[in-house]
Amino acid sequence: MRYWLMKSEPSDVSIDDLAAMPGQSVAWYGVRNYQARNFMRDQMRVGDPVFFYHSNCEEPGIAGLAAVCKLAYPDATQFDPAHKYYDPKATFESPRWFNVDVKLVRKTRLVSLKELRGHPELAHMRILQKGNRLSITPVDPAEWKFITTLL
DNA sequence: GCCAACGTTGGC
DNA sequence: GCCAACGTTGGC
Repeated sequence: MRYWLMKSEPSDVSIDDLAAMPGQSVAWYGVRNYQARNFMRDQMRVGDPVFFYHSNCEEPGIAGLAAVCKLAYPDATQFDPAHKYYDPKATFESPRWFNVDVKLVRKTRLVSLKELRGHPELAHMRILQKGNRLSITPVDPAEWKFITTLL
């Protein structure tokens, strides 16, 4: 089992939006970065725990706990010419983009980016490194454990 | 295969 | 809105 952190812009899907969805689950479509895709396609398994992270917003940070609830499958939006995530180079025979589904475990208090930066135990977290832009990152088990004690 | 130009991410 | 950092594209 691996631990993950997945970024979502609350203006797109917030933790409250997730809580309001049927089955409290969502397809993590729209990832158009190969490294993030590979994490979903090759490494994520049903049940893997996820930090649901709010990015590009007033107060970025971890907003809840979630879990992978469906193995990766082709991202439907890549085939839809009307969709902003359409990819003309993708075909049904050879899809380029994949996504898992993620379900809510529980909303937590917001552990802000600022707060995360304040803990030396988390100094090596990927999202805290300068220039990091990856929207899906693995979380070290020790870091996962430490953060859950903050919730 | 190099690399300049361009587009995107995301904190601030 | 700014802009640093980084990924992708495409001409050569």
